[in-house]
Amino acid sequence: MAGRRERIAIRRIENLAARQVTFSKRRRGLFKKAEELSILCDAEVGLAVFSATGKLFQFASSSMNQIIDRYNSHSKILKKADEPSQLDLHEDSNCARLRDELAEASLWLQQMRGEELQSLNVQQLQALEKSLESGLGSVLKTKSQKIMDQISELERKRVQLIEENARLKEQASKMEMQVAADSPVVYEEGQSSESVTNTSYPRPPLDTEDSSDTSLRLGLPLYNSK
Amino acid sequence: MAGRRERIAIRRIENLAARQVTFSKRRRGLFKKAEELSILCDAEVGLAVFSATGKLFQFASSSMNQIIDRYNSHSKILKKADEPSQLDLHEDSNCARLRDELAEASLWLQQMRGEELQSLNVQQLQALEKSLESGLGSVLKTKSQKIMDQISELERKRVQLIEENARLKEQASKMEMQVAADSPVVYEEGQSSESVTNTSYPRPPLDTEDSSDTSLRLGLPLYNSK
DNA sequence: AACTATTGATAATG
DNA sequence: TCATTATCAATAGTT
Repeated sequence: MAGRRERIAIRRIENLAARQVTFSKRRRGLFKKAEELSILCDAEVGLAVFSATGKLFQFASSSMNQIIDRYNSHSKILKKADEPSQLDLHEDSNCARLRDELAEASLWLQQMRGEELQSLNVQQLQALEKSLESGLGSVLKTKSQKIMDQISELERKRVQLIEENARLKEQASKMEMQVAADSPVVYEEGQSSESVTNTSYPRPPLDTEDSSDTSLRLGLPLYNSK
Repeated sequence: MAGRRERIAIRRIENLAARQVTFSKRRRGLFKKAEELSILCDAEVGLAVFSATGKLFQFASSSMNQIIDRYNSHSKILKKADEPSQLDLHEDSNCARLRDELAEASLWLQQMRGEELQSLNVQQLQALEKSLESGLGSVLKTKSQKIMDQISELERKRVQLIEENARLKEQASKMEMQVAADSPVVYEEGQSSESVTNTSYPRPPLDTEDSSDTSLRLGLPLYNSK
C-alpha cells in the first residue's frame, strides 16, 4: 500500500528525515519545472537552492553569473565591485565563525552532560537545569508516544493474525472433512486446532516486517526509570 | 468540456500568445513551488526569471542579495580553475568538516533540548534520557555545592563583621569614656549597641563586594524546583 | 479569466 | 536511496 497521501500544510517539516526526503524530491521537481519554463517560454531562468545543511544546488538556463549580472542591472542596487580579497576575507571569517560556533556548541554539549560546570554561576546553572528538565520532559513524552504507537501497531497485527488463523482453521477443518470423506481414516482434531486458536502463539508465522524493531523496543521501562 | 489535453513536448512554444499564457501559468507554479520548498525544508531559495520580453520576476526566501552573496562564496570554492593548490583543498575540506561537526553538534543540542526527536527510535531516546538525567544530576550537585559555598562564605563574613563590630564597640566605649572625662554630658548606650550585636542585621554596613551576586542567588529553590 | 480533463508531482509506504 | 502507487496539484486546451 503506497501513497496514502494527504495534502500537507506548508509549514516547516519537523521530522528531520522526512524533511530531507521531501527536500530531495521537491528540489528535483522544482529544477525540472525551472528548466521546462526556460525552454518552453524562451525565458532566462536562474535558480539557487541552499539546503539546511548548507549545500548548494543550482540551475541556470544560461550561466549563473550572467543571470546575476542581469539581475544586478535590473535591480539597480549595484553594490561596490566585488573584490576578491573581500570574498577571501568573507571565507576566512566564515571558517573562523564556524570554528567558534563549534567550540561553543561543544561546550554547551559538555555542560548539558554535566561537565565543565565549575565556570558557571548559580543563575546559569539554574537555567541549564531548567533546560535539561524541559528536554527530559520532551524526550519522555516522545518515547512514550513511540512506545504507544508500537503497542497499537502490534495490537493491530495481532488482530489481523487472529483473523487469519480463524480463516486457516476453517480451511483446515474443511480439508479434514474432505479427507474424511475420501478415506475412512479419522484424525484427532484437537491437536491441530489448538495451535490455531491459541491467541498467545509464540511466533506469528506470517509477520516478517518490523520484527527486529519491535522485539528490541518492548523490553524498555516506561517512565520511572530513575 | 475543457482540457482535452495532450502532453506537450518540452520545446520552445512557437505561438506567441500561447507562449505568453504558458509563461504566466508556469511561472506562477514555479514560484509557488520555490516558496513551498523553502518553507517546508528550511532551505534558502533564490529564483530569478526573465521573460522573453525582458521583464524580471524574482523570488527569494531571504533576500536576493544575500543569496547572491552566498552563491558567490560557494561557487568560489568550487571554481578555482587556476590552481586548486593543496592548501586550498585542505582549507575547503577543513571547512566542510567543521560544518559537518557543527551540524552534528547542533542536532545533538536540539535533541537534548527536546527538539527533532521524531527521527530517534526508542533505544536512542532511552540513551538520551539517561544522558539528560545524568547531566541534570551533575548540574544539581554543582549548583547546591556552589550555594553551600556561598552560604559558608557569607557566614564567614558575618563572623568577621561581628568581630569587627565588637572591636568598634569597644573603641566607641573607650572614646565615650574619654569624652565623658572631658565633658559631663553622657549619652545613652543602649541604642547604639543593639544594632551592633544583633545577629540578623538586614544590611551589613561594610560588605560591598559580591553583594549583587549573593542577593540574586540565595532566593533560588534548592532541589525540588519542579 | 474560468473551467476541467489530463498529465505531472509527490507523500506515504515498502 | 530507490521503487511503487494513491492522491493531490498543476496545467493544456477549451469556453
